Amino acid sequence: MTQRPRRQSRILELVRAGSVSSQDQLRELLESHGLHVTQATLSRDLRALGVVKAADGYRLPESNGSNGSTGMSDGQEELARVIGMYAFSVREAGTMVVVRTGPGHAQIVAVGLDRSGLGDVLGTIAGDDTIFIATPGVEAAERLASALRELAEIEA
Amino acid sequence: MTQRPRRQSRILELVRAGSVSSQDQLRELLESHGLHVTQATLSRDLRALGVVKAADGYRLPESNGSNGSTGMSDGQEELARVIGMYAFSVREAGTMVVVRTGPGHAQIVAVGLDRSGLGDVLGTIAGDDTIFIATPGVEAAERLASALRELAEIEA
DNA sequence: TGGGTCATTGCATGATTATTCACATTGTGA
DNA sequence: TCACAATGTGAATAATCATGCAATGACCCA
Repeated sequence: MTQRPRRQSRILELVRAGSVSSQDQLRELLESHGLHVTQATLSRDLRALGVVKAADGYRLPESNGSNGSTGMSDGQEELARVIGMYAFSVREAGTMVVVRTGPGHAQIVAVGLDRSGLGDVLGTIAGDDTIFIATPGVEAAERLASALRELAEIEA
Repeated sequence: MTQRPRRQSRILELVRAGSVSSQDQLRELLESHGLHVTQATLSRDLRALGVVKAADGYRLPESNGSNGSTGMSDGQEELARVIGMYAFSVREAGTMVVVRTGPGHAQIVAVGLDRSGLGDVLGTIAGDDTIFIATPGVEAAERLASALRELAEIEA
């Protein structure tokens, strides 16, 4: 039986305690626990244990690495094409309508909105992934949001 | 305004997509998006964004690594952490909430907001040090601003 | 406009981590 | 028990990441 299970158990303790900022430091900590091992082995251990490296040191993962991606629906043509391609959420917010897109896509959708000639669109402000659309009133906002959802094939 | 907010947005997109296993690969990916930057700057960006390195590549943090449970969702714990560290002002503006951070920290706080699952958050626009949060209405804005102030331990 | 201060960024290099190669140890089946 | 396969480990080195320093840009003020 190798030292590995015992060593990895000790590694987990140290990582949980927030004590580990580098593999060489970990090696020294283990040394002081009577475990003599090289950095190469520790690199392997940390990988095997799924430990992640943050700016402030090593951490245990709390969950799997499925990075929550913003789902985007399929696209169509013109405004419908871009909004269908890049927008995933259309909500009323008072007299505004808020469209969410994937990062970096708000501008192109906003251009499509500006060119669409939709009467309820008074103006748009777009950042990276969010577009604020000004409408004349609350009812107009609801009307526009409903229309955009249909174009984008998004459910409310 | 420097390239940094835009670049960091794009970095977040790529990391979320699970596309990034090394900083040099990230540099190439950004190059193909027309963003020319060195590995040194990317190291700084990734640190600023709180991105962690796992065996299979870079990930957004799911939590702050503390194992204590406070009854908040993981996303809200993370939000509390980043907003507590980086935000210094939370104000309502009609149906919007405006969060001010230290320079360069808006993006990471916006990540926290997006991941928090707070229902009143319809969308966010983040620049370098300012975040605009869209909410469904004036009351929702007040409610959210109040909640964020509490998380950030900021007085009105 | 010019000067001062601070932030951002690239270059170069140091620090850290991952991997290859060689060897040792352990496990397994005949 | 023996032969071979599988696994573990260290040393050396390659790959990757972090940081000091200097240059430049942004911003502010007189």
